[in-house]
Amino acid sequence: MNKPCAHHAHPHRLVQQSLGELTQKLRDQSRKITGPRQALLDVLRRHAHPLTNKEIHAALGKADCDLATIYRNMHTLQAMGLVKRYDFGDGAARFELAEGGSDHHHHHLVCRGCQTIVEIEGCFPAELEAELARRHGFSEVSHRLEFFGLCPRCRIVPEPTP
Amino acid sequence: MNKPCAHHAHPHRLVQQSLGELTQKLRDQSRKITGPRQALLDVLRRHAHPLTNKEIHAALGKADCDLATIYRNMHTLQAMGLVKRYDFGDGAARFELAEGGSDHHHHHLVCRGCQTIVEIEGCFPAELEAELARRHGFSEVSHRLEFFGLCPRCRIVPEPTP
DNA sequence: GTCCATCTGCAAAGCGATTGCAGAATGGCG
DNA sequence: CGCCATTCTGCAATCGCTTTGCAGATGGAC
Repeated sequence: MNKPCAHHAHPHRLVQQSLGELTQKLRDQSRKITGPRQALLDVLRRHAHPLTNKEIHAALGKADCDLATIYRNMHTLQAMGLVKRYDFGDGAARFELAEGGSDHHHHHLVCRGCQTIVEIEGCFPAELEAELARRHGFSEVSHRLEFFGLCPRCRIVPEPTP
Repeated sequence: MNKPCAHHAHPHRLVQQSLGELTQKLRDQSRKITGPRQALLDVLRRHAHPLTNKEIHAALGKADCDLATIYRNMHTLQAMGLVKRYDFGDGAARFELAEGGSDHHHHHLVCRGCQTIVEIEGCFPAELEAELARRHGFSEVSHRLEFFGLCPRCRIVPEPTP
């Protein structure tokens, strides 16, 4: 929840998300390339798993900016398709860089104990969206899927028998 | 979001969730069968889809009780396994009667426009939990799956060509 | 009926998120 | 390069959902 995230260890994972692509998308919508904006995306680029706004704020370090600015920018960047928003049910939204657009669709396996996040490749219910749309008359059907569990380190240690 | 829910039309759907079962479970944990408690479960019994605490509060009518009491009871009843909690990502938790326990596992298809909720029978990712547990060493794996879309009534009407 | 644990109402507060506003920064244009 | 409209930021106030502390009420076992 508010423990320091232990998954910062995949640095420079998204080098291909070039600054060029970013500035291009920003320019296309007459948005400005500001210091905070770059710093936020930089933080996301250095982390392999979704972060809360508070975690992003903490990770900014020297490039510190107001929390409200982070909220506003995350909203904007999400609307632009540059970041993806996840909700793990603990009341705080989490954000992750959207790699290359909507093609890298994935979900997460979250430990109920320590919040460790494992990325799940592949999306199983995707093929069901069409059927649901047809059966219920819905359009633009999407879904949200997250798994929860106890990771090996958080498994409860059995009491020694006396 | 805060529109009056239009799905109150499945009355007495859960007659089998007898008062007996309820009182039994409550007694087992030395909890008390109070007026508010019965009224809350009564409201849930009369509605076919998950309700927010505010909606429950509004539906109480004559049996009105404090919002805090509803929050506390929903927490308790959920811990006892009598109600199920859902999160559709709009910031408000929703609650539904748990019919007979954990056997009636299902998900929802939620309209992005009017919040109409369609219950989806069957659970597709269930079979994947075991594999995820094996592959990543997790135990007690569960998941959360919700679909979103636009229901027929909320589809955007195309502009007439001038 | 008595007594203790549990529960309720009320009010305050916590927390994530949003917003209004004045001043600062950006980027297009001449 | 410098001007200007637009966008952005920081700050503070605010919102909505949820939780909590406390005193008094209620339920249920005896």
